[in-house]
Formats: sequence, structure tokens, C-alpha cells
Amino acid sequence: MLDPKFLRNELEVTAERLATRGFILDVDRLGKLEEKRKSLQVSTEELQASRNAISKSIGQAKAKGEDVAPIMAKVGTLGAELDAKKVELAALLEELNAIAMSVPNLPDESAPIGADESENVEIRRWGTPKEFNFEVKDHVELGETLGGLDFKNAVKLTGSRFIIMKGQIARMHRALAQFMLDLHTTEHGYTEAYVPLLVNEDSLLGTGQLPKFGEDLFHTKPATEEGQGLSLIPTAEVPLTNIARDSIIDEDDLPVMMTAHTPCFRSEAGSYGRDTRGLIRQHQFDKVELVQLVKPEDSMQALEELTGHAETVLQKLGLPYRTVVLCTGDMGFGAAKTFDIEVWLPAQDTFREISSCSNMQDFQSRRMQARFKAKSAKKPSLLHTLNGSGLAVGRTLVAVLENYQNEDGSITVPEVLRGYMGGLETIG
RNA sequence: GGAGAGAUGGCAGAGUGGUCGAAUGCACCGGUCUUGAAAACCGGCAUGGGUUUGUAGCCCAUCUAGGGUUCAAAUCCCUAUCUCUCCGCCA
Repeated sequence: MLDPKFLRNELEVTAERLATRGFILDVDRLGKLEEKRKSLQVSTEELQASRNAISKSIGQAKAKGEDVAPIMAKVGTLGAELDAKKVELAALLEELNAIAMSVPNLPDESAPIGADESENVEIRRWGTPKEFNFEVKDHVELGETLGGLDFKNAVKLTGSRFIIMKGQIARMHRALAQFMLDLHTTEHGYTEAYVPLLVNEDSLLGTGQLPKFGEDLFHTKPATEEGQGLSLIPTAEVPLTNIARDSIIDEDDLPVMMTAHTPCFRSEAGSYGRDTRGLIRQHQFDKVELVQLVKPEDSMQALEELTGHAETVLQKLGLPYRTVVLCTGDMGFGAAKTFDIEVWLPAQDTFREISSCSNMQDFQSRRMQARFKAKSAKKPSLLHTLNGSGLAVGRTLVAVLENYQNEDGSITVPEVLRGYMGGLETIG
């Protein structure tokens, strides 16, 4: 959520900045609603204040044993008038809040202006794609031939976009997650967390999946009049970041750095027909997530570092990649700045996204009221939140299978994974 | 799943209709004293929102959450959630 002040005092400038990401802010409507809100809120609160004063005087008069009937008469119609205003104000505030919750974050100045994916800017490359002197196979063919990827039975059990892994492939998938988790906890300073895979609506509102992107989620328990619904997490960013919701963190405890390995569930409602083959786009996939909570002045530097932590995984695995900075039109809803890391996939002869690292600045923390208190400060301030994949495990498996394939269809196990696989050097 | 008890500020814990946003203790911050520290003493110390040039003042809201009763609710009523105790079941 944006600072409400932007939507009140700097409406035009805010609208212009939002336009760079393709979001059209209804300036006229907002302006009118805001004007109405101001007068209504002031008059409602004034009315409330006068009633509070009268009620207080009734109490005082009673304490002295005086007759309260004349004062009671003064209250008269005040209550009804107040109730009516309160209802009107609540409806108006709800309308304004609904708008505010649907407005994406302002892009950071350093994000390149652009309309879509094609205008993202590559900022660095690492590694050299291996030259193969044979016809490369894609991960589907490799995995099926090795008996490690079973798409057919997954369809039987559940449906498309699910996978069954077996044998050494399943073991490598597990090894990858273990390796990533160990790297981030022992070398990068993150604290490992085990978190719920089902979260409530407040959490999803906090990180920005709701109210706008509910159709991308799997909802396991519908909301009722009494209670909130529960949904499967689309990323561990949701539980990890929401740990800080409604809390004030001591300055000395910053930065908070957390990591978790979890399955992620996405309905991929808007992607029918895209990446239908293979493991690239699944309804269920594993991911090791990195989350940082930092002071505002540190967040841009933290984004660089976090992105570096994710890149280190690829370097240690010896997988070529490139890092791009997303242009304004391609960034996610809550991000102020995003780096995507794209790994080289020889069978597709291209780079494919394997990590997305974003600085959300105070966009999420304002929704969550996640704050910190500086020793010298009188009031708490909003944190900046960052998150990134470090990395998507399934896609990393795809990259290892394709980049480490041999002519006979076997897979060489990357050095760093061998310790996690009982010393195994080759699959197949 | 059955029975009962509870939820108050960073923590502990008073408060059962009216100057209660809330006693007290601890923690924390500032000061006095001290060579320094501790102790003692003095003072300060919730959050969100509105108004405003204002981190000044004033106002509104908040005692788990949502409804209700009342001129007035931390306090009474209803519902939900969570916690604890006992029984049952279970990895």
C-alpha cells in the first residue's frame, strides 16, 4: 500500500509514476472521494467529541448527586445523527481503502522505464554455456528416460502441471534444496525457518496477494461470516514476511534475515497454454526463499546483496546465468525494484527465470504495520521488506539435468551436490 | 471430539457501568548522586487515525476480533478466534 499522503497531496505526480508501470489511477474519482472523506470524517469526529463531553458531564453530575435529566435531554437526537454519519463514513473509508489496496507500488527511480519484458535490461552475465558435440535433450526426455520424472502418473493422481519424481532424480531435487539452505544459513547469515503452508487472509493481504490476485491461489477453506479462509502459500515470502506483521522490531535486531524451504502452490490461472511441457510451470513446486527486513536506508544495498546470495547458488552449481533488472512495466505488484536471475537452458537455447529478487520498500510493511523502533526516534517507522528465490528448486533441477547431461543420457552430478547424494558422481 | 478456565500496555498484573488510555511492579530512556558502576532518589515512557506548515496543540479510535445494550463499556450480552487445564484420540 502506498503512503496515503501520496494519494491525497500528490495525486497527479503519483498517477504519472504509476503510469510508467501501466497502471491507470482514477484521479478524478479519488480526488472527489478524498474531499468527501475529509469533511465527513471531521464532522463525524466533532460530533463524537461533543457526545463524549456530554456523557462525561452526566457522570460528573451523578457523582455530585445532581439531577441529570436536563443534560440527558441535551443528548437527544445526537446519537441517531452520529450513528448515521458513522455508517456513511465507514462505507466511504472502505471504498477508499479498497482503492488503496489495489494500487501497485511506485517504481524506484533506478528501475528502467519500459512497457514489458522486452525492455528489461541485462546487467551482468556469469559463466559460459557449454558446447555440446551431440544433440541435447530437454529435461523431460532426460528425466523420463532415466525413470526419474513421471508426468503421466502425476496427471492420473491429480492433473496436469504436477510431477512425481523418483530415484536419484528425486534425491537430487532434495539435495538441491538442502544445499541451498545450508549455503544461505552458514555463509550468508540467514536463519532457517519452518513455516505454515496454509495462511489466512490477513497474511495474504499483508504481502499483497489479496485482494487482487486471489485467483492465482489455491484456497483450501473458504471464508465464512465468522472466520477467515485459508489458502496454500504461493511462496514462503508470505509466511516469512508476515512474521513481522503487527509488530515493532528493536533496531538492534535488524536486519532480520530468514530463509525457508517450502512447497509453493500456484493455480497459474492466467497461464494456460504457456510452458505446458515439463517442470517449468507447475501448480506445486519447491522453493528456497530469502526474506530480509531492513531499515529503509539499507534496503537498496540489501537488494544487491540478496540478489548476490541467490547468484552464488548458481555459481557454486556451475550454471551459467544472467541477471536482468526489470523495467517498470514488468515488475510485480508490490515491488519497487526487481532483479530477475535467468539460468541457461541449453535445450531451449535461452535463459529462463530461476529467481526473482525484489525490494518492496514499505509497500508490504505499511499493509502489515511491520515497524521498527530506533533508539533515538520517538515513534516507530515502517520497515523495508525484501524477498527473493534462492532458488526455485524444480527449475534448478531442470537446469542441472540439461546443463550436466552426457551423450548417453546420463547426468553428471555437480561437485557441490555429491556430498548430499552419498558421493554419487553420475545418474543413469 | 467432551468438560472447564481465561485473553488488559514490551513483560507481569490491578481494574465488574461514569474525570480509565487504564493503578502498581519489572524492563527501557533521561537526570541527580558517584572517580566509574551499582544502589537510592527524581522525571519520562502505548499504538493507529484526523486536523495542521508542523515529530507543537487539539480531536477520534483502540483493554483478542466482530456485533449488541446504554447518554456513557476494559467492565453487561451475543458470536468468532486463540491460550491453558482435565478426559478421549493420535505422528
